[in-house]
Amino acid sequence: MTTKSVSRLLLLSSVGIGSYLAGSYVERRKTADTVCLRRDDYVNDRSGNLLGTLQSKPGLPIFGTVSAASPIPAEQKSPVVSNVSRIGQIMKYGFPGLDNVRSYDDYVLSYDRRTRVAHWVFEHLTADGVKASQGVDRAKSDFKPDESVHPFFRSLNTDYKGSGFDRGHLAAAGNHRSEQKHCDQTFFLTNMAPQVGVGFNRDKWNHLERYVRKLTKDYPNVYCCTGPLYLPRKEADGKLYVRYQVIGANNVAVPTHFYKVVVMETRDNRLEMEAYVLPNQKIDDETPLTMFQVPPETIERAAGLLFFDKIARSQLSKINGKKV
DNA sequence: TTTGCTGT
Repeated sequence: MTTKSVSRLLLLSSVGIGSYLAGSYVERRKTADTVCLRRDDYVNDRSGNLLGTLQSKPGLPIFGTVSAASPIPAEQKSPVVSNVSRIGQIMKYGFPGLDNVRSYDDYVLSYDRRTRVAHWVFEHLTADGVKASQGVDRAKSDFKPDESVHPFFRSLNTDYKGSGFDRGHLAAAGNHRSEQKHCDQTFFLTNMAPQVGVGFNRDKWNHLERYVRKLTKDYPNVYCCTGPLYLPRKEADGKLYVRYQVIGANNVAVPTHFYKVVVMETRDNRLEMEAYVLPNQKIDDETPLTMFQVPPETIERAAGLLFFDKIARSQLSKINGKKV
């Protein structure tokens, strides 16, 4: 292990993420071998081998509407079609997982009912999209419970109140300023996670969000997936445990870490990827963001998700700034 | 700049 990667592990607050780095990862991505939109009909492993089939379920909000096989009645065509095409654009490179998927006007989310925190949120960013329109203001938006979640599994403002943690956006409000409605929809509590405020949400994590927004100046299309991690840590008996605080009457989980996996399309149609893991704690302002870069596979193993799995690894010209 | 809390 290099000195650099050792120092990175220390920055990750001496957790067990090293165990995910161990072992040789030899799988390589291939482009999905199907061209149909009904991606849920087939279950492939990472080498493209068919593992089995799944039935299309009407309860899946995305696939029920995205499917080419489901014609949309003419009278409701315009709003539905524009929403469906936007979702198709946001999710262009695949779904990281399919648990409780919800689509909003400008981002898509998968909700974890057990932790009351999302598994992942997906955004598609462009220079025009992140530019603030006249009159759009986050001060006009309110944090609100997401009524589409069953009350057993819904987080409330009272869960966060007095907890000492911020209601930290996963899909950042600053990424959705083209319409007030888009900004408002980022304030659903399904899009929040308990984050350390000073030194994290309001500082280094915010810096990462601003950095990702700034990427749209150099890249015409930026795809961003964000979510929590609950990483194992070695305790006094020498064994590894996953330990995290819960807050409020609904036991909302406080993630130990947060990740971002970003794919950028270059003007000449190449693809680059960057992946970050930051501990949910006060981080020294002087620490450069590059210190938090990790191999994307590390996050996939820790989160139980596959990011951008429609992209063949051979299509990526850079990972974390390095040519591959 | 953007982040979101606390107290009135």
